[in-house]
Amino acid sequence: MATIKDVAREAGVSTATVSRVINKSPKAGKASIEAVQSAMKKLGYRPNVNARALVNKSSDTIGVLVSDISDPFFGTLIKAVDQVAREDNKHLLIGNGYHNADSEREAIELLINSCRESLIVHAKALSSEELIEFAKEVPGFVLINRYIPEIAERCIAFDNFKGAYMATEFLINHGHKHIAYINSNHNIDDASERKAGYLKALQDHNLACPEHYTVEAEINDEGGKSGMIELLSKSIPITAVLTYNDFMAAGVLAALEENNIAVPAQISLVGFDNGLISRYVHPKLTTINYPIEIMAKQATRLSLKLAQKEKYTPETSIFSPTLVKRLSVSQNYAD
Amino acid sequence: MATIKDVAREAGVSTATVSRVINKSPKAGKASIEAVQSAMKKLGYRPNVNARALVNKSSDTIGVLVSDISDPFFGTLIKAVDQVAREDNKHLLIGNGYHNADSEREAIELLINSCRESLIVHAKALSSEELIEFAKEVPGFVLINRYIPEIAERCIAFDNFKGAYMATEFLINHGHKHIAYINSNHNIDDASERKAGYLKALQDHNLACPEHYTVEAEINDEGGKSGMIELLSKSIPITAVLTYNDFMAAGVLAALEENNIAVPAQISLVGFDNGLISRYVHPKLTTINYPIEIMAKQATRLSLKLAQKEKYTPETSIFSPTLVKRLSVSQNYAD
DNA sequence: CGCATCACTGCAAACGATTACACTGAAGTG
DNA sequence: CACTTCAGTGTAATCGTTTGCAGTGATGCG
Repeated sequence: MATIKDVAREAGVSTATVSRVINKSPKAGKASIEAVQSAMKKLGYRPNVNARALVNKSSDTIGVLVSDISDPFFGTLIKAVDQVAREDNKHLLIGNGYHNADSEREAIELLINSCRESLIVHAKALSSEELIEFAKEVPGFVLINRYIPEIAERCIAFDNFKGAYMATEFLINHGHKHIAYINSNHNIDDASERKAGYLKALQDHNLACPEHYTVEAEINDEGGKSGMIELLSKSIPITAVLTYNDFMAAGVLAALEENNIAVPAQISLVGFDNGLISRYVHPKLTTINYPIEIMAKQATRLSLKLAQKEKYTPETSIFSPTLVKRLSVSQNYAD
Repeated sequence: MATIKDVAREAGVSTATVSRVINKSPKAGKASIEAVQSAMKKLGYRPNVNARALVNKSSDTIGVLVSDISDPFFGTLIKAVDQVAREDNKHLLIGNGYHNADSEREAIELLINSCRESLIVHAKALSSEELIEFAKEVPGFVLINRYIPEIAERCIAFDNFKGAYMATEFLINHGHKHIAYINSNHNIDDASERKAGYLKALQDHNLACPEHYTVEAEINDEGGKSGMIELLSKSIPITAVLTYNDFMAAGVLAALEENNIAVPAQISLVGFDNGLISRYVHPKLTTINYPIEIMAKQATRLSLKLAQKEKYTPETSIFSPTLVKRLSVSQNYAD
């Protein structure tokens, strides 16, 4: 592999001049520029990023931690980060948290080692304390989809409470009085916030909210299916169901179809996230939009600014849900 | 940021000893190990990856180029790469090709600069010549989902022809005689290979294959929808449709539903890829499985081996399709 | 002509690690 | 006791860049 020295020798100049040509320094003379450029081409020279990063004390990567890259939710997140990052000529180092604290910690450690400046972190399993420690260490550490008061200025989060509240209220406004909620069985903030939103909506509308109307399950379609089956088994007179996310809603649809219960005619359903599949299930799913794309872009800009020690307070740091009306909810005339 | 020198000073040893402790060299004495470790902890020391990579002439990253990370197909690919990579304590640098040659080239250049050893590349737009050049330059350059004879040993590919052939034959065996194909409008090998497989199956079963039974469209649900509408408009007596991928099949389903044409009762449908959404559409989609996960793992192992200049010929380099039978195909008794 | 200015250029010291080599003192051996 | 051996250590060179500083020779100006 050709180094800068080889290029210098080939072009008959010093390494300093080569470096100046590479970095388009105005101090480079015209003749040298040409000599160096043809030498570079001839030798197929590529600057060594490590050497460069070593002296510049900055790499051109930005780290992203997600829970599971194969989930299109995170795919969308990463793509959005990439779009902002490429404006700064940075590229992405990816870590996978696999939904557990040890993997999250390990991945963050690795990412910090490699890119000390910018880090976009989606961590649900790790404790706030640990995350605060990391944030102290890395200037461009930004948390996405999580709010920790102590490092509020580093958080880009989503109003889960409001989302669940909106979804539930939407069902109530359609005449539903017996609304079940299939929650995530992960012990994370999102789950408790969404459940709180659901309960508050019921309460604000003077509806009963028995504890057994809420069940917990895995956050995938299997979980949704088993959650729905659990609800059906309990013989609860529900006319509507809210799920923790769209995948679970898809599972609910499968369970209902197997039991010949029509959606939305007999049971209405609202998902959460407005993920890729919500448009493809049948009937198309009414759901809560999670503006992950703009959130991720915001988080990236914030991280980039923080990394340069610039003060930068984004306009919004807590994003709001919106309702996406599709075909899985209908008016309830039952009682 | 603490450096190895700071640690050395704190621990009262030389940098060489610190380095030996970090790298678990057997030459490190017990007393120094302890002193160094507590010094590292005290200072919050993190080795500088760039300095390390510079002297070791190897980074701990492996580059992956995909077309679009937000597509779960690529999400699955990346996750599989990650799973193999983490066994080698490597992590992933991601590039986005955005389905066009310039972006692909740019992304590959960037990735090569950052990780000269291992690269898993999914490039559809770039010419074979360019890819061959890149392959010459980077020992661990592996192409996935593409076969170029000149660098066959660096390719992990899929038998598209066979996939389309199988799908078409499956429909023929179900009594279908008028089968349309909605192809990708991208001018890439996959599209022509799949079309060839489709045509060959028709021919082998002595069925007519009029040119207007094939239409081309964008490779998303919108494309599928417009392709299906185009077919319907032509008043062709089709009883079955094959699409280039599952997203397009979803679009076909939407078009058919809007026109009150039942699937599979009136028209049977086969997708391609066995992607995430194929299980969620209604009816569940019969499709061709693309074993991207094992392929990606294979590609990663190959790349890792090649990077170490080891000779390594994977057992399989052309992977085969399998048929996934779900509910979108039925027997045709029409004629 | 003498001198300042100027556009370029090269030398050499960083950056933060790894590691060959030389060295130390203690233990083992005859 | 004199010697080898050996575990453990430190010195210093190295990796491939960038960049402050000190030139250099050409040009402009009075």
